[in-house]
Amino acid sequence: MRDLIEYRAEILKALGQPTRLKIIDFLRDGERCVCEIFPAIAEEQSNTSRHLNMMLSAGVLSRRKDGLKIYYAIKHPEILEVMDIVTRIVKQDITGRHRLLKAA
Amino acid sequence: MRDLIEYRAEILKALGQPTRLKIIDFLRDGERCVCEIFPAIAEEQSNTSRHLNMMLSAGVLSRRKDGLKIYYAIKHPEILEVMDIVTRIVKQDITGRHRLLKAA
DNA sequence: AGACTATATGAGTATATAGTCATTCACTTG
DNA sequence: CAAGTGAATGACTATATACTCATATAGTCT
Repeated sequence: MRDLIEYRAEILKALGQPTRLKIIDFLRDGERCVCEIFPAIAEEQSNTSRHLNMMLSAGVLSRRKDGLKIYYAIKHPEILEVMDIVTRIVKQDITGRHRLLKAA
Repeated sequence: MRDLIEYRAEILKALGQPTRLKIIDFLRDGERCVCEIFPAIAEEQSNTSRHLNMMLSAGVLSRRKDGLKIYYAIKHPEILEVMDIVTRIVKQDITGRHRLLKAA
C-alpha cells in the first residue's frame, strides 16, 4: 500500500507540467505520432520525446509503433476526466479571484 | 487562456508529490491544524508547513486561523474526486501489471 | 547497401524541489 | 510583560527537472 501513494504521485506529477499538459490536450481526440505532436505544441522534438517517455512510464500514455512512426495516446479515459475536473476547479477559482479583485 | 494551462499544471503538480498526497489523504475527513497534520504524516513541522503553503497558493487547500492554531482544509471537493479517479487508474494498472508478470 | 525519415538518447546547463536545522514570528495566557 | 505554544521562514544541501544541441538508433525505400 506504500507504493499506492508513490504511484498516484507519479501520475499526478506527470500531468502537472505545462508542456505535458499541452501534449495531453493535443491527444484528447486520439493517438498522434511524435511528428505531429511536437510541432503542435511548439517544442523541440527531443524535449517532446522525453516528456512522452516520462508520461509513458508514469502510466499516463500508451505507445504504438507503425513503421517509422510512433503513436502515443492517452492510456486511460479517466485521465481526461481528471483534466476536466481540474479545469472546472481553475475556472471556479478564477471567477472567485475576480470577485475579490472587484471587492478590493 | 495561456494561464489556464499554467494554473492547471500548478494544481496537478501540487497533488503530485508523496508527502503532499499524504496530507491530502489525511485531510479527507475535514480540516486539521498543522499540529495534527505533521505527526500524522510523520514529517518535520517545517517541511509540512512548506508543503501546506505550497498547496495553499496552488489553490488546493484553504486556511483558517483560530488562535494559535492554523487549520488547513481541502478547498474544493473536486480534489477528492480527482484523487479517487487516480486511485482507480492505479489499481487498474497494477492488476494489469500482475497479469503481465504472470504471463512472463 | 545507401540515403532518408522518425524517434530516442548522451551530455551539459540552469533552475526548481524536498528536506533539515535553527531561528523568528504570532498569538495566548499567567 | 514574560513565558510558552504553534506555525512560518532563512540558510543550506542534495537531488531532480526541463531544456538544448548534437548524435545515435530504428525503420523504410530505391
